[in-house]
Amino acid sequence: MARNGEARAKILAAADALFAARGYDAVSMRDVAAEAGVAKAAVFYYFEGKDALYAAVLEGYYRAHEAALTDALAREGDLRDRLHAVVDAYVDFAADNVRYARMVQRKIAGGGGDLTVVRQNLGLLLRGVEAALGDAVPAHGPLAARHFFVTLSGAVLNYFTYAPALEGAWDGDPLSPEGIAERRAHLHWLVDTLLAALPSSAPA
Amino acid sequence: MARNGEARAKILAAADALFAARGYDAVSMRDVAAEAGVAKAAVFYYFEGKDALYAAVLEGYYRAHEAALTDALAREGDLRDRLHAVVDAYVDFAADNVRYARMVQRKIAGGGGDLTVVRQNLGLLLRGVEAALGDAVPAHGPLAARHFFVTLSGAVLNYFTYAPALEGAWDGDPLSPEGIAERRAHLHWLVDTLLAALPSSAPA
DNA sequence: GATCGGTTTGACCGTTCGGTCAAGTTTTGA
DNA sequence: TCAAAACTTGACCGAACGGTCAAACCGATC
Repeated sequence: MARNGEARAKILAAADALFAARGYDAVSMRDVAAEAGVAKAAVFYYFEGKDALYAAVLEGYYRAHEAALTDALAREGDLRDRLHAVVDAYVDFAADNVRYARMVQRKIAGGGGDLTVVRQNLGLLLRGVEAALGDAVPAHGPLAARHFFVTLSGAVLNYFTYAPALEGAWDGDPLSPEGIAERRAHLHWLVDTLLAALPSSAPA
Repeated sequence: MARNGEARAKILAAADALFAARGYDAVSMRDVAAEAGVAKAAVFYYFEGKDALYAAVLEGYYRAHEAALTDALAREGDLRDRLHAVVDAYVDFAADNVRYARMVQRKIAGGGGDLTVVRQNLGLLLRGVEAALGDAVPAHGPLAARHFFVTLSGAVLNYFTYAPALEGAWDGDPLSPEGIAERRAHLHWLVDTLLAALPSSAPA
């Protein structure tokens, strides 16, 4: 091998697939090495240990996610346009990286481990939504931006994490292009409905 | 010991606390035994194995959850009242059993393991919401009951699972009585807003 | 063709895991 | 009172884990 970072890339891809499919504990370094077609010691040559390997996989997702979101947040336009762009970026990213939603939810619900990296990513999103909503929304109370943030991000992410558990209840695969398109339409309707109901836009 | 199911109950309580705090893999049968103040072999005397122990813990939560929900679903009243009752029951249950939200999310996002028990519980909820919404909502498309179900249950559950990751972003503890009350108000506002926007109730 | 640094490997280590088992203790019921 | 049933235990097992290491490999450079 030795050419370029070929071995490293193969290890990272294998770890990505395995961690996303089975979770952290159910994947052994032997599994990763076998999936990558490499000796187990090679995995330790490129990564300090199992934690570092998992962090590297997650880090890649976070960078891609951040890029997708900052693009959407930087958009010009009115509130509705910007929120739609954020939701679209979120859905696109989750759809292109179905593993990501699962890994994030697992990290949050997992209990152990430091949540600082998750906290940073959530913080970025929250501040984005807060900035986008601006003074269309009260600073405190049940209609504060924070609550819309939790509600919206839950509405996006949960669809993807719940998908495998919703099998029988859906007609067709929830993760098919048609299913995702329908979900996207639901989310757009949701954003429009919530915006229309906000006190400050009531007179319009 | 030997009196009643005392040992069994202590093991179950210990497993509950440990699984909820650390997750499945990070808890060993030795940990459970130590926490319960019992020999490791005793754990295997009462439960077939680690999977069975985890299933027993989850089962208890599911039964309690089911009871809370069927009560709410059986309520008389108009659509709004019934949906508020369901949301309240969901929030109450999640607040009283903070561990539960984490365990369910972990089970769903965990990848491995059979999701049949989760699927059954989700199915119960989904059918409840579908029945409650009745023909206030189209049978297919982005406004179908399924989507509201995912959106609403995500809005409820995610608040509790995200709580530890939202620390800095919230003022005060999101899981304090005040925080939960504020979230409940948000959810009620959400239900009312969505209902008001539904096509069939537009004329009203 | 010798050598040198980055790469790859198989063999190995100590630890911890889920699970078993035979022996001991306590409770029960006739 | 005593034997059977229910319970509890410490010692033990094989397997799998994360991680280490010295040796071998391999493509450059001189």
